[in-house]
Amino acid sequence: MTSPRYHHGNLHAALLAAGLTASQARGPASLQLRELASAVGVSPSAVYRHFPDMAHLSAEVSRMAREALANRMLSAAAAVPEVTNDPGEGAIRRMQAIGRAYIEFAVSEPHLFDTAFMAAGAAPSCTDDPSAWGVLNNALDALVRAGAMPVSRRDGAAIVAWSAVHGLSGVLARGMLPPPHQPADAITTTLAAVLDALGVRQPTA
Amino acid sequence: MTSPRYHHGNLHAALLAAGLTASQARGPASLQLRELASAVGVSPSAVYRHFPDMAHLSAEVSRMAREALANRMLSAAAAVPEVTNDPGEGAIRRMQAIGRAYIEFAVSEPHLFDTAFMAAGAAPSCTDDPSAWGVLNNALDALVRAGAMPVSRRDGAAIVAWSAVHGLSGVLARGMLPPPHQPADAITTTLAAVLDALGVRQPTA
DNA sequence: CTGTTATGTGAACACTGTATACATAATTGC
DNA sequence: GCAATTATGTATACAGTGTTCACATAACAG
Repeated sequence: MTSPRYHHGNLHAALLAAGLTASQARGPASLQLRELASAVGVSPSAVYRHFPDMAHLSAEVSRMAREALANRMLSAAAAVPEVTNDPGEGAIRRMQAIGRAYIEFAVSEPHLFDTAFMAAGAAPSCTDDPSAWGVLNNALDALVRAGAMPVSRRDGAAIVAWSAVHGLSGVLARGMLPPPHQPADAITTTLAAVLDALGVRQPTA
Repeated sequence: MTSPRYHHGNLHAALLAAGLTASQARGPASLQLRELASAVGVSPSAVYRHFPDMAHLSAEVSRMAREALANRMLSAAAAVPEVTNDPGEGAIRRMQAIGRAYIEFAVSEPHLFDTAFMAAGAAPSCTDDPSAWGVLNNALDALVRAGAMPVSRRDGAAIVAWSAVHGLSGVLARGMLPPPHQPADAITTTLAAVLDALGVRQPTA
């Protein structure tokens, strides 16, 4: 039993956790200082012992959402079995897996996706770690290393892949896909188009 | 001279104009009812004679931003001269022009771009007119009609093109492009990749 | 055990969007 | 042309927000 002590213990983490939950449930714009404080059982002003203001708190929540996204991509890539006779095929499948994981994260958790890339998220730069951007670049390097992608295309590859996958994610997350189309089809079509644009010869399976 | 009359004349339009200006300057999240009211020289409650609440007002502003974007695309397409001997080349150049216009709108007016596609924008569906989505689909139809793009690829074409262009726009608008890369290069690379994914044979020029 | 520091509370402040009652102007019917 | 009605504005009040400041409580160091 946690007796109602005067000091919370680790308010910082508790506030972030509550913030992430709320943001996941009702969107990043719904974050409210007083609500988080009372959810954690603390007075509003206590928050200021751990965050300079609300903007910093929600920026931290945003960062956590980006971290969650990156972790989904990592575990999706890790789930792809090694292909012994063809190192290229493994790299290709892993590339597809992280792309699919990215999009499916956006579809299954649209509010978290918004949270990750919201404008108010301080500096949602591509380059902070651990980030989806880093995971993508590693996958691209692996593609080149395995000989599945020409080195000549490596330069702009990350941007092309990111743009397409991130763009589709936003479309699907916000339900902007026009009626006749199916999300699943759009995903496979886009992933195929990306690999095609990168000069990757795709497995027929 | 406009004497300070009791009745404004057309508060509705004035509020929207002020809202668009503010949103363009400082982002959609900065829209404030009281500020808009005083900017137009009217009391806060007067706003409610023309909009049910603030959400509807900013949704209208968001719609105006989408309209501005669509207009940029249209005029960019209109600026492409007709190629008499090759109807396909004209269609291709127009397609490139609207894609470039879309991205350059996002880069030159990042706050307006945010305004256009913000989550709180009521229903920023792709299908409302006049919209960038409609302009894109018309350009794609023209490509097929001119024989520059195989009909077989028409189905998912809009989504692929939209995802890539919209995604890159968001990246550039938020300054998420990693340092070594140049925006101009990213734009041409992405546009080329899109046309390639659509099965369009591009002019070498 | 005492002084210091970290971490909480409570009451206030300025600010927001919104509702209600009232004032003024434009419009309509005779 | 005048009276009633409708449209459009103002003034004031209210609940809610993030934030601040003085103070309370607990943990910790010497």
